[in-house]
Amino acid sequence: MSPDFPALISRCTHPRQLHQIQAHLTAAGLLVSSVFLHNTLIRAHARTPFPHSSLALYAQLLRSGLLPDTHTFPFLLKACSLIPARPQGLSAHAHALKLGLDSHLFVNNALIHFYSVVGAIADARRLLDHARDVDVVSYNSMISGYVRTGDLGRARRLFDGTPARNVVTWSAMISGYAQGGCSKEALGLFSRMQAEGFKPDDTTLVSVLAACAHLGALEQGKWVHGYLRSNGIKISVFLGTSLIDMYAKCGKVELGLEVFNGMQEKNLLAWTTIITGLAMHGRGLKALKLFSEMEKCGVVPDDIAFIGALCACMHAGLVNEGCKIFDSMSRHYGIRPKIEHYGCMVDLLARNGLLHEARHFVESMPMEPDALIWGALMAGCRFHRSVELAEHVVKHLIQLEPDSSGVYVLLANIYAASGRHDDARKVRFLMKKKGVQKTPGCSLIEIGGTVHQFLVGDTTHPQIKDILMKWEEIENRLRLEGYVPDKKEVLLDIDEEDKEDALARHSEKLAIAFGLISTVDGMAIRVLKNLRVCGDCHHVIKLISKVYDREIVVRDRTRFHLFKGGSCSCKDYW
DNA sequence: CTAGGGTTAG
Repeated sequence: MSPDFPALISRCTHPRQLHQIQAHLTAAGLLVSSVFLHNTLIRAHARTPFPHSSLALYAQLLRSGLLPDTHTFPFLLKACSLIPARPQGLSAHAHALKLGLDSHLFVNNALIHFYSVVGAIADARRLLDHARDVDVVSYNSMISGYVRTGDLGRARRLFDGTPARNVVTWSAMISGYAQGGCSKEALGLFSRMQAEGFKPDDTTLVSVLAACAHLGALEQGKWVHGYLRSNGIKISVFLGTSLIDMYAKCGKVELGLEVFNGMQEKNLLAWTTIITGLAMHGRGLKALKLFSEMEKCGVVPDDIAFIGALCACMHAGLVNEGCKIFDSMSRHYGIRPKIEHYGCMVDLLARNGLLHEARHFVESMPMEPDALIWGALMAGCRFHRSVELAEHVVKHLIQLEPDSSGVYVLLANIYAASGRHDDARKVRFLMKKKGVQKTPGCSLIEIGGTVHQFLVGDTTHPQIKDILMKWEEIENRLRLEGYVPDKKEVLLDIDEEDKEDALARHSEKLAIAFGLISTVDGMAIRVLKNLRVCGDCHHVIKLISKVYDREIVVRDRTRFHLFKGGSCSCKDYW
């Protein structure tokens, strides 16, 4: 009795085992005459991390004088898409055409997928439009092709025109929005999907969680977690990682830790996500503890995991630990630090007041420092009010990024903060002359499952009158506590008399005022901001947390601030 | 058989 080779092959996930079976089949003379066995092997190899063997088997099939059939091409093209191998895919197409197999539904679908992966999106579209036969898979391949190229408009138009959508269609479009940063659209589409009676699966929910993480939409994220539980969906490494990231980015890193501890299988990505999450919350020591636990478990960190560990040191001011980790990267793991790692170190040193060391670090780097490196040094200058070094850094920055607003804003702020108003005015003039635009501050707040957005100085919110009235009340109560607005960090492109007003309309203040009128006493307020929190806002929020007895969580561009009883979890270090 | 998924300093 010979074993059931096709079944054996299908169960195989390791390329080595596959090659063993293949050698056995060849020796027994079974492979040379069977298209079916070739197809089975091509499919199996296309599922391994080394799909190149599929191409070799296809070549062997042709050499044996066998004719590929409608089962051969989908697997082969899948391998070509994965590698990706453009010339081999094109020649496969030509061959299928010659054999008259290209109009077969599955072959054509695989071709659509292949062309969209190798960037020939117009060719893929032609195959869809001129197909003899299409099904929902054809549309799905094409939609994800548009998503891959970032063309969400075309993806959406095709999505709207897809006659019989299935869960994959919805997931593809939702993940497109989530990846493209259109998280509100992703969540909107997700609720429409359910309204139309489709049940999301784990893949859909991974994208939904990513959108929640991006928006800081904790209520919806929690809903997804509950959905997983009540529907008995197994928390895979993918889902677990998404949940951890969602909780961390929504200010609940503790819940993320619970998910992490409950995961049976933990891969590098899961570890990296929880370590980075803890780092964002300033929980540097816990993050480093997990990092060494990970090493003990035999999980080998990669360059990104090291970014997480270095971030942990950065956000918690752990200079010595950071230096040790940076050192162990190349010493113990043979990972050559990239410019990103140097950036972390510069930030770590500079922000802790070691400006000379940071500068020395930059000057002795093995690669040319980029704008991000100089930017990290610049942030340190701002923090420690070192005008001289800042001026030196700015020269490099302006050379590298003449159109970026960040440089000018930082410089103007440093001048203003150290009382050099003439210099600050010069920078303002330079900015106007060059037409540099400042990124507007933007804050998000989720109330009752709806995400509200505020821009700096925004008056478009339907309840803006109530919000401004509330802000006036807040300011009066804070003044009784001795609060004086700190105008130092207000950019000087605003007319003098408007300064205080502009400060009062920083987006996070509008969002918090709205939060106070839209939630009950004692409920935590959570806000998400696109830029760094300014010094005045940080001070004000600390006072609000005390005067109104509220916990306020602000997610900044880089980290979290948990305000409680008049102080912040970042210990004023950010 | 063919289509959809998670981490990254400033």
